[in-house]
Amino acid sequence: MRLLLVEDTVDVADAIVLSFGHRGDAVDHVASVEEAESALSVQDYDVIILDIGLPDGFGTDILGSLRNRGKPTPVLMLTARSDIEDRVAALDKGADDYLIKPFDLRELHARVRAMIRRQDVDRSGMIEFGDITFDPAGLTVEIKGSPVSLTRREFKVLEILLANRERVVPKDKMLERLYSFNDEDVSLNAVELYIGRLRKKLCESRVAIKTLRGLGYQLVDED
Amino acid sequence: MRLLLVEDTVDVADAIVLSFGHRGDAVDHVASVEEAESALSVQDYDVIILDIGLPDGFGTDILGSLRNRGKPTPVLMLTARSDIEDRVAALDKGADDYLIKPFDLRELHARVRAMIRRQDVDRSGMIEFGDITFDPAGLTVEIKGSPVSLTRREFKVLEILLANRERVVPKDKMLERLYSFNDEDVSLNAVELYIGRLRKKLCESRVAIKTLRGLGYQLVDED
DNA sequence: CTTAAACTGTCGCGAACCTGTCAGTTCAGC
DNA sequence: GCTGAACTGACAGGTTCGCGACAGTTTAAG
Repeated sequence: MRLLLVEDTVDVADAIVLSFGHRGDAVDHVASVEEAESALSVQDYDVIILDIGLPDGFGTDILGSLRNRGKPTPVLMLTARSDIEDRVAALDKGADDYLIKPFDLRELHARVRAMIRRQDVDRSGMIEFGDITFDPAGLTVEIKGSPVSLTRREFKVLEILLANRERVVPKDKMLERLYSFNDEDVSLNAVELYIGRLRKKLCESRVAIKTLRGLGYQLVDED
Repeated sequence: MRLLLVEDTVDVADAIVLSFGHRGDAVDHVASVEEAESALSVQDYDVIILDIGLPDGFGTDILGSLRNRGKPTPVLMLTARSDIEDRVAALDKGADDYLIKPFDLRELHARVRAMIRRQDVDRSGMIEFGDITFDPAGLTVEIKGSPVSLTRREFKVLEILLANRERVVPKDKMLERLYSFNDEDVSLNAVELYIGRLRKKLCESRVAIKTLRGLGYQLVDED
């Protein structure tokens, strides 16, 4: 598990880094809003632990910009005992949890675990068509609920067809999408090949790949 | 929203009942484990607020039997400041949150709101998959009930695979989660190595790690 | 503090598999 | 039946994996 710790108190931060490191988690530690923003711009985390009071701003600002960008990453805020207002505001702003300083490390761990658990699998982005279920994030495909194993190219071809379901995809468009411009020299025949291999694997399905001579391929649901 | 309050201290309970009632929520108030069980047997709740210390037992027992019956109802525990052990145990037993007495009512409301918002999947601390039992808190793994000793890295790899069970985890994603960029240059080969070592230790299990060339690894349960 | 044991990660080779070309065959439309 | 397009089996090259051997590091024990 990879987590980002935003905390400017050295000894607290060290203790947290050590304890998670000990468990085998990857901790990136930063001490300011600015550093946090730049870390977040290059890396996705599983959990973010955020101190509210930072030298160059408030942790809640980081939280705000994160949520504005639509990131659902679980966030745990660290806060002083006194400011209840802050804490309530943080929760309503999209924090998933908070902990009052000083806290026990075991408790921090338990809370982080609980957050991870809740987050679980994100099923967004799944495509269903006919009796096919396509999960681009999990790289899996099911026909009538039973899994089908596809290779990388087959998967890509199916993805393109699904993105244009019921519509005709010309062979050359297919090629363009399958291969980045650098490795050009691939013949159109390769597409035919993959269509063929995909058809074999989809034979159990209601969904079929129709050929339209001179035009391209089309994914259809034959009820 | 309908919530169950299990609390034997009269004035605390009254305050909670009043404040939620004021907001238009339906609060059922009971003061013992026994009453709580009977309330839960006839009624489903959106949220349960649970005091740990009750005249005829522990709130955690209610939580346990609830989770055993597979109910995912969000549970917030109320606890005394002193017993950290209890709190950690409660979280690991499947509580979603807790609050230390005495607390501010506004905070209670904020936490309940947060729980409702993130109502989700899978709350019990242990993860079970096929014949594998995985305890992230205790850092232990069992196959068909007998313990297997894993190293830290192996454990981490298994954790990642379990969090994405049935889905394909690309090797580079795996690396990202295993290491933070402080300790940079780890080759992808290391992942293969750990997969190999894990496979050896899982050979007794129904669960297997499938390789999908060019895509990644996938944890599957071969019935 | 020293020593041993276990854990981590690199290297490199052989094996397994994916990919895409070729060439021969089939097929649809005229 | 002709023609171009699409399909398919076989194959070569390249990539990806698995794994044994080995060295550096951490952890535990004496």
